[in-house]
Amino acid sequence: MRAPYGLNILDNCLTCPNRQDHIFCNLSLQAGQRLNEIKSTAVYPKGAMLFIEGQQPRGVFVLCSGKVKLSTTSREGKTIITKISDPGDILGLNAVISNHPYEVTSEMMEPGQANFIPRDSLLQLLREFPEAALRVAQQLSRNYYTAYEEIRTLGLATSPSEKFAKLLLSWSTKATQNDGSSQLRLTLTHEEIGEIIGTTRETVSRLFSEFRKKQLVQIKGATLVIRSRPALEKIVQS
Amino acid sequence: MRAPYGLNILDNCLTCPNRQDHIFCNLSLQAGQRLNEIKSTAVYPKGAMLFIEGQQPRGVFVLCSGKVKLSTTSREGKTIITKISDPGDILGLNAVISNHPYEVTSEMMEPGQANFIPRDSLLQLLREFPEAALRVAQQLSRNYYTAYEEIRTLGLATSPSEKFAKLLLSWSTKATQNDGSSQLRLTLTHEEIGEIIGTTRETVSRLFSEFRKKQLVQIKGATLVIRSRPALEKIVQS
DNA sequence: CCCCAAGGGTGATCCAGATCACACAGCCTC
DNA sequence: GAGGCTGTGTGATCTGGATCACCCTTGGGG
Repeated sequence: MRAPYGLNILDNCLTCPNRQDHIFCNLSLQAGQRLNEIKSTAVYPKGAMLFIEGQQPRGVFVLCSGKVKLSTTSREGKTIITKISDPGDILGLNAVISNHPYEVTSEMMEPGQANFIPRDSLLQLLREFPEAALRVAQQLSRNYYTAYEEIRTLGLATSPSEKFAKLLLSWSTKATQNDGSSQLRLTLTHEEIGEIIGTTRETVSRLFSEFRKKQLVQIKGATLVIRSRPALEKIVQS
Repeated sequence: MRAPYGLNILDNCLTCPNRQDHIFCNLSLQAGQRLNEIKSTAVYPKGAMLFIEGQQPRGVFVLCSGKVKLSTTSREGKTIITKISDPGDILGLNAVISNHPYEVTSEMMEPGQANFIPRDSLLQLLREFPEAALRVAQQLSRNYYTAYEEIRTLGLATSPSEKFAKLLLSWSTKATQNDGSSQLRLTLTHEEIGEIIGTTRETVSRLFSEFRKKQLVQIKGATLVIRSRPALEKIVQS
């Protein structure tokens, strides 16, 4: 099946190749079947907003492919990115469960597919299948943990360089090579990195220079090589 | 029933006067009875640690009376207080559900009672009673919301005065009088307030002076009067 | 009664980053 | 190829709080 933006659509959760890896996709046969019925799938272009901070929750989106940027913005226009979501994540879950407005805005960073599940159908599913409710609780508590990581980073790490080092480390753990160094594609702008660690574009730029000079990282085009985890760890706890 | 520290012990959840108000205490008769069997109650002195950041989760504590300070500390010894918990809150829930170590330290700020529920018993209860699982999900998502508030405060509000104003506003909403002003008992030290908003003792001291001078607040002994919410709101979004 | 610890007030200094200001590179469209 | 737009690099300046230093009050215990 061919879709817009050159993506393959994954139409059936039960036969989805990623099923095993994703906490909520990997339900029992019964529940999975039910999930399949109540979801509706769609493909979104880069820049699409799945939902916007402050909206009343219509339902959740299970991300099948692509990356999503979750952010929150103050009235004065200052923005922080709280998370970059990967496939398998359930977006908007907290808002739906607690029936508060969405607390973040979610924007596609690249073309991707997501399954929408309306609020009522989801709640019905949860009442029917305790296993699903437990999964949801697990996902919520996982979300909570990342939120806490964020709090620790924002509240405890004082200097931008500390936070920056921390961020690089978290990236590097996701993609470490056998020789200890790690290599990854840099898809965020300096501005966006600034919004993650709570500093300005210029400071991020200067941090990159500084870290390059210190041989901590290396940049060729859009590829970032992290050369020395230990040195970064020393910066974090300094 | 008389207990240490001059507290009345609430021994039976089903007859507890606070039952209605507390999300997890107010279960159906069956589930409540079961809850009553698996819990063990205890009274703690001021300063007691219910659990400490990094410990493997043994179970949850349902706070019956007293106030609890939740905090996290960096290796260098910098501390932030992430929440002051009131009766009815379930402490350690996320750790228990996700089986990660406790992400915060919880310390009694005054003598109080808490019910302990061992991890296994709780999980068993959740499997047996879907309603309980849903309550837990709700509580988790509520926790998540307050965590997000914290993130917004730490990440978006740049200046200490903004954060301070925000904190005062949140206190004031909890205790607003009919005439618009609000009055509350100040139980935190300047140091602790600093740990909430991420600044130093001295700065908090100066902020109090400044706000007193501007007629925003008034202090007599341990009583804090918030005189003008609108003015505070203006500081927050300035 | 004195002492000491904990909490609070306030001045002086200093510096890391925010802010402002350019300059430049890549890439699109017309 | 000119213009415009987005993202980046890097100097110069300015400033809000952290930090240090000291003194004051309060209250409890020996």
